[in-house]
Amino acid sequence: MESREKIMTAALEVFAEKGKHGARMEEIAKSAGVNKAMLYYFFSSKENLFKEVLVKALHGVFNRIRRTLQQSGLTGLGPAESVKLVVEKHFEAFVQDVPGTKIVLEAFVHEPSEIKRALDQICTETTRDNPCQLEPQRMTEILKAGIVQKIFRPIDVSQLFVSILGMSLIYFSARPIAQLFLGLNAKDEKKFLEQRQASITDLLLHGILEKEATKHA
Amino acid sequence: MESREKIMTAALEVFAEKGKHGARMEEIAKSAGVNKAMLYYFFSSKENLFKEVLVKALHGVFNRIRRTLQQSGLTGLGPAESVKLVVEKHFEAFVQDVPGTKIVLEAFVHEPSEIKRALDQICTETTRDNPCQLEPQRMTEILKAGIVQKIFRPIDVSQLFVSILGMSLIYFSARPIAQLFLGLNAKDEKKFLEQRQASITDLLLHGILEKEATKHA
DNA sequence: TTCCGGTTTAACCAATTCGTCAACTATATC
DNA sequence: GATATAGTTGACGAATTGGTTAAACCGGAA
Repeated sequence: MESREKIMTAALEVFAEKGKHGARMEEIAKSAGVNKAMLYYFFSSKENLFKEVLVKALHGVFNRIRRTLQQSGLTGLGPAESVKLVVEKHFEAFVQDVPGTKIVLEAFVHEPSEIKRALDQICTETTRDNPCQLEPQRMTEILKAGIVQKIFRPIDVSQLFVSILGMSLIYFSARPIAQLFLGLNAKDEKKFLEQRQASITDLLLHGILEKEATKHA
Repeated sequence: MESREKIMTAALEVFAEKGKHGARMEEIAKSAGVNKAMLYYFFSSKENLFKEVLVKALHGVFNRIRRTLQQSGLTGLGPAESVKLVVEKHFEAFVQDVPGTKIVLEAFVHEPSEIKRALDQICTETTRDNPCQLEPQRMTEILKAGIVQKIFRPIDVSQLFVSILGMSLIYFSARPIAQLFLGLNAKDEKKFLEQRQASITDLLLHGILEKEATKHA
């Protein structure tokens, strides 16, 4: 692997664990197996390195969500099945890059302006086959459609979106402490993740489906 | 107000905004309107100051939850009403100290061992009229009871607890960026909070109640 | 008044840590 | 083989910042 990449992945890990300010350039260098000066050779400053890592992480999630959704196509699915699929894919996209998601989450709190910039950048880079479908939109569209069709109860879709995000992202905040209290191994964790995902979609669907509607698949 | 208190509240604010490592002792001092040396006079080190702030914040939430719940008593309420009340009170307890909640959340991620220590401490200090009712327990008890009574569907209560926490806490992670994008004023924010709370309990109750059960109040 | 403990401050110290640089290596190109 | 370019390094510079200290302040007790 190229040095630049090695640095990026090491930085991702260290920033995720220690936070932007808690991370030490020296530690990133050591963890990447390169000299500290290399970080400055490629990224010129800590600030810059962090921004690149953050942008890459954000890009990553959005791309994974988009790819995975368009390859498992929503066409033909009813609102309930669509929502289930979309929510699951979101969650999976987060899980596929745990440190990346953590960094994004932290940036939400401490670096909102960076997030905004990165989001704008992602929108700008948008090509014609991806007309800036900033994923939130897609999910709320589906929810609204379901409501119009009387399959979902009339709910506040914005708030619901926040709830879905919350249920999904809490895993990343609570992970270290859960690890400490429960000491999960890799297998336990995989099982926990499956339960988490199932629990989210279960609560969600039962929570939004009209009572007389057909049960979901 | 005493200097010590002034420092604590200033530290709470600064730690919440900048994070443990992003915070500067000088800034805390200035914000508290005291000389930097005072911080060391009272707290001896940054590490220590942070720990005290963290422990106080944790104590705060737990106390608020406990107090508010025992004064609005659960006796006589059915499972549905109980859950609603308990969840609402949790949320309110979080909202009543936004910076405190943020610090706790950050500590969950970056300082799990501190959280554990603080939690143990809280349990130890427990008196006889508060037999270490670490709030999670209480909520899961109610949920289990509801399931036994066939009022709630048979769901994974641990996962559900995590979901409730997630839906409630996401507000604190997303707040800065929402602020940036939407620019909410105090009134907007109050309204948003009410909607948030309503949305949580709405999804939750519809999500866990057995279909044939009586609707909640 | 004097003394004394707790409080407060400005100036200072020391360590951490971000960042730089000049020199060295490796690889490719002519 | 000479030369240029990209990558790499250890040692160093310098700023930030956590932490210290000695002296001053101040209210109350003797």
